[in-house]
Amino acid sequence: MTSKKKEKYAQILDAAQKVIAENGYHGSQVSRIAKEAGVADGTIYLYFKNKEDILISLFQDRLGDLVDMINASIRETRTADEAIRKICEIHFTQLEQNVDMAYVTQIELRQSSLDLRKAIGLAVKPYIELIEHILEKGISEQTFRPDLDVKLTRLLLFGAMDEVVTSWLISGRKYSLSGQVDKTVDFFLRGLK
Amino acid sequence: MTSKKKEKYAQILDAAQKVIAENGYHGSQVSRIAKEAGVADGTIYLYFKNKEDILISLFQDRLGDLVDMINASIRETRTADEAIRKICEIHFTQLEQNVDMAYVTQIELRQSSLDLRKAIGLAVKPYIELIEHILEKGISEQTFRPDLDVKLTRLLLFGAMDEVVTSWLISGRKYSLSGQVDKTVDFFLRGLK
Amino acid sequence: MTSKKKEKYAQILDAAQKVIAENGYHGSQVSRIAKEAGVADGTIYLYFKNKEDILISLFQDRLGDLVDMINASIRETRTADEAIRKICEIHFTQLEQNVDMAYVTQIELRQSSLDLRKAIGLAVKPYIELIEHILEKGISEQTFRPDLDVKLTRLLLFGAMDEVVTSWLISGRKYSLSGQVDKTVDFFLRGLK
Amino acid sequence: MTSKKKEKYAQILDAAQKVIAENGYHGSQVSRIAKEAGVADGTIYLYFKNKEDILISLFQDRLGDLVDMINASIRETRTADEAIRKICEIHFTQLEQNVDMAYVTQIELRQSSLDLRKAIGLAVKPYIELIEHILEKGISEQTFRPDLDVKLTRLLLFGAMDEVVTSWLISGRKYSLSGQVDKTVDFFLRGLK
DNA sequence: AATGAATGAGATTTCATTCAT
DNA sequence: GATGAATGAAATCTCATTCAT
Repeated sequence: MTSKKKEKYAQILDAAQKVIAENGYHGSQVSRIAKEAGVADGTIYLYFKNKEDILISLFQDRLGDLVDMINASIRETRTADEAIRKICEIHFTQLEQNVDMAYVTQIELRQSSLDLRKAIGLAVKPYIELIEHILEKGISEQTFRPDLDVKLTRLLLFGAMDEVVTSWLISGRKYSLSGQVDKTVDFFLRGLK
Repeated sequence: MTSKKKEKYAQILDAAQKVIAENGYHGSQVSRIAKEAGVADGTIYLYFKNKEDILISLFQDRLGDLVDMINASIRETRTADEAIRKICEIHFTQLEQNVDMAYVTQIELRQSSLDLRKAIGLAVKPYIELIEHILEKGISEQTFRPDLDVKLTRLLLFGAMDEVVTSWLISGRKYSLSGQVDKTVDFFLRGLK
Repeated sequence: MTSKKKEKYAQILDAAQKVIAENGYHGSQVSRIAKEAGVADGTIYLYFKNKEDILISLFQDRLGDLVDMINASIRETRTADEAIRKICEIHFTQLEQNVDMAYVTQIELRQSSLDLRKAIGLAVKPYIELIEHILEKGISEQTFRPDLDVKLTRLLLFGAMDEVVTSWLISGRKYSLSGQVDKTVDFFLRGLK
Repeated sequence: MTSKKKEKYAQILDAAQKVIAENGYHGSQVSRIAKEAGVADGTIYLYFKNKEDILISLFQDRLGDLVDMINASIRETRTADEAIRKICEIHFTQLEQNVDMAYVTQIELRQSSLDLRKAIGLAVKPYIELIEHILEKGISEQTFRPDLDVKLTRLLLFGAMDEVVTSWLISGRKYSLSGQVDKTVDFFLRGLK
């Protein structure tokens, strides 16, 4: 992709996120996204295979950014404890700072067809594996219990954080999401040791 | 509702669960549910307000059974530790024994419209509150940490268990779900203390 | 099909023929046909699988009527000569008397997708075989040449008649189609002897 | 048109024939033809007014070649009988030797819009008139019946040959098309005398 | 109470054609 | 002369719900 192409690609994804955040998943027609992006309906199909492809790409792109950010941040940590804290901190902080993105990825995109949800599941995998990696590190460093089942525990951590974010959104964001980091991490670390 | 009414009501819910389990959320037309239930399309609307009402009722009914079962079981426990274990045990065991129900409530019904998801959220609330109740009991009995944030922690527990079940289903149920109880409860109890 | 069903079925086919005759193949949207038939768009799909199914059914129905009529008429003939004459006579007369039908089956329906044209080809087969049957009869009665290739000749007859009808329609029906019967049959019978 | 222009013009027509033969009428987008011809989409419009113009030109070009060939060949014949034979012989032989062209002109191009079919009708006219010319010659030479209706008969001959070719293609070319010449001409000549 | 035939709104996607470069 | 990215109109079909019987 040339830089010009990339620009329009990103432009359409941004438009999709905005439209979905404003109108909900079922109120987000391709024509609406096209209008918001300032392109013709047909142009969408020069950049995406179909509507589903827009949504998958949107999820992958946003989650990819999150994972990149976490990865970068983790490199600067020394201990697995710190890494776990970083993960939760960035997870909660980023979604708190990007409410549109949070709303779209946590709520709207989940009410999609099974195929789309499977694709979303695949996009989540690298994140889950990132958590697993930290768990293994913690075990080998003897920070975490040696009897931890990393495959199970990664799900416990991800599921717990995911539910907290969703609940925060549904409640109407009446409290600080990043304010939950300490207590959440505290719970996690106790469970890991 | 007369007993005869109740019967047909349950009959339609059972049909809905079967049809959704077999054909997925989007392949589950009202007419198909009617056919499976052995009634005419129009009859459905004598028992339910609309399609959404069937699905909400289905979710409420199934989850209600689960909560009832947990409540009954908890009454026989002495400590909060035991209660937490019972919750996870029944949660995992019941869904493992009712794959259709698990599949429908964990996977299919979640790809529904926002309104429906909100209603489902409401149906989950009693369960979440049940967990909260146990947590409070544990704190007052000085089994759990006094600094626990029960509102947050109930989400952590529910989200973690929920993710484990979903992941087990998506993976193709290649391992025992009830086999995860010990490790999951272990993780929880450490976090709670 | 009950009689009531049959009625609406025929009603839709009649509407389809009228709409196609008036607006051409590409101007004949399902919604237009539904409107002309006085039913809702969706009702069409209670009687036909899809749009193509309407068109195939229309062709089959009309051609079926023609073949039925010819079959009935042939039973009253003694010789193969007479039968050939009857075929041509009914073919030309019927299409002359039902210009809408002629226009739709000769011109409009032929500009359809390959699948539809294949289905139309199948519908024509009984007619072609009817001609073949007469040819065989003529040969066995020693009215026609014994060296006739019936598989080839049936095509020659059908193709010739078909072209005459199409040409008559495209010319704007400036002359009598039934007026071509004698000369056409004359040509055929000489070729057959 | 300069020679260079002519070249690209022919190049696009060849590409069109190939693409239609391979993908069918409805699978033949302008962009596909452009790609096959090795030019940009826009370039097509420097040589043809629109898509229809390509198809009409294609049909005219191919049929023109056939008529030219027949005309040249007829000049070498003495009698109208011989000429009729030549017409049928070249018609069948050429299409048998150029299956792509046969397929495109007999099957694919006929499922086109009415305007296109009318233009195709015009392209066929010189061929029909060529047949008419031979018929008149035969009558004036007293080889053919003086009571022949040449306007009608030319249609009978063309329609008959056309149907034979189409049927041969649809049947999957399981027999020799040129092998039908003798029997076809035999039928024609008897009818003409 | 039960039926089931009829309704009708609503959105994705394709592709011929244009025009700035 | 050549390019190819962008345009935007247009139609099938599904399915929740109703209501006359």
